[in-house]
Amino acid sequence: MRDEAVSDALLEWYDTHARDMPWRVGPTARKAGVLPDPYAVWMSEVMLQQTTVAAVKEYFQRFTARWPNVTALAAADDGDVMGEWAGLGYYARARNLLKCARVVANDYGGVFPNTRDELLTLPGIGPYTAAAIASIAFDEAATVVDGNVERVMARLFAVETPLPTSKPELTALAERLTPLQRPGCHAQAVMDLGATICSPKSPACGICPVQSPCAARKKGIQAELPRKLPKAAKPTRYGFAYLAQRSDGAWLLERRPDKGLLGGMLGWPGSEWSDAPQETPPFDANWHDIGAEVRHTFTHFHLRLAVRVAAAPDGTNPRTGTFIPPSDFRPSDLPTVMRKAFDLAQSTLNAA
DNA sequence: CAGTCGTGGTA
DNA sequence: TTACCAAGACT
Repeated sequence: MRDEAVSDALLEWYDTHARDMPWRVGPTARKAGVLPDPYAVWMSEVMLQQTTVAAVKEYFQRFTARWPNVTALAAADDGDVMGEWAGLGYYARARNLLKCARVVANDYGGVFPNTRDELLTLPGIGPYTAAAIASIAFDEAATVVDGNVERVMARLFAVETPLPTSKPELTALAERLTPLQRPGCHAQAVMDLGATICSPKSPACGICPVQSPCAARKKGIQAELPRKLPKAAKPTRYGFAYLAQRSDGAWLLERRPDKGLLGGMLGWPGSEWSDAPQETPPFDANWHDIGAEVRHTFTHFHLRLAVRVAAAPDGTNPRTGTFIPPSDFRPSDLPTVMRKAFDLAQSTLNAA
């Protein structure tokens, strides 16, 4: 089957099966000439990096309601943006989101550049996101390559070379299929297909719009593709977290440095996370072991966090962190591992 | 350029 | 319970 026939089949399927998402302009409106707001496309694509549609929806709604355009976001307080992002993960995205908004506001007059190459120069916008914004919001025939596209191409053309070695080949195949007409709809069609029918584990080939030209299906190896090189096992690290509350209700918290794990986020003072961490409380006190530990898994290690609590005497001058009054503290501003520690301490104290 | 960087859902 | 995974970017 010709590439054009495959592209046509994908587009026809998209026109009747496109998933409804808050940031999308549906195929009917798109065919009538409507293009989506670049701000909404950018916001959604950054949030969707390594993140499911289900998880993104509410964050997208809250961000766009609170900051309706890139100029408003550029003027936002850093802590407010980090707090609003809390729980979504990969916090460098939030820092880069704000950086990017300020570049667009200050250097581009609040108007997003409309080419893939220019978008690629902005913070937090890499090859995938630049192509996604250019094709979806600006109708440029840029090729989007994400995990879905890689999987669909690997199967459609039976590429048996494992990732990431096969990435250039899969990219070339995806470029070959990208049409000049409605390239953004095509990109979303392939991603929708990968997210629903051409799924990682048990693809629903029986209802696939491109089942007949699929080379992997002909060979019966679709569920085995794309092959991937094995990944290293995750080590377990240990640490201590110190939760201190003053009699006025203020909690001792610290803003983590911008670089590294949970960068820019609020957290409890704590030890290093290692095989054998040292106890490093933020001030001397009778720290109470709550007798339960937080278990949390990051991308490349497991963490077991022992939680210590103490009442901070009035006038306590901690070695690290700042006391934040209850009126300014929302547990929802915390990244998940820190919120787990808070919840655990609360439930333990309530039970006592 | 291989390692770093979150989280919640799922089999 | 564990392992894998999801619309990647940055260093």
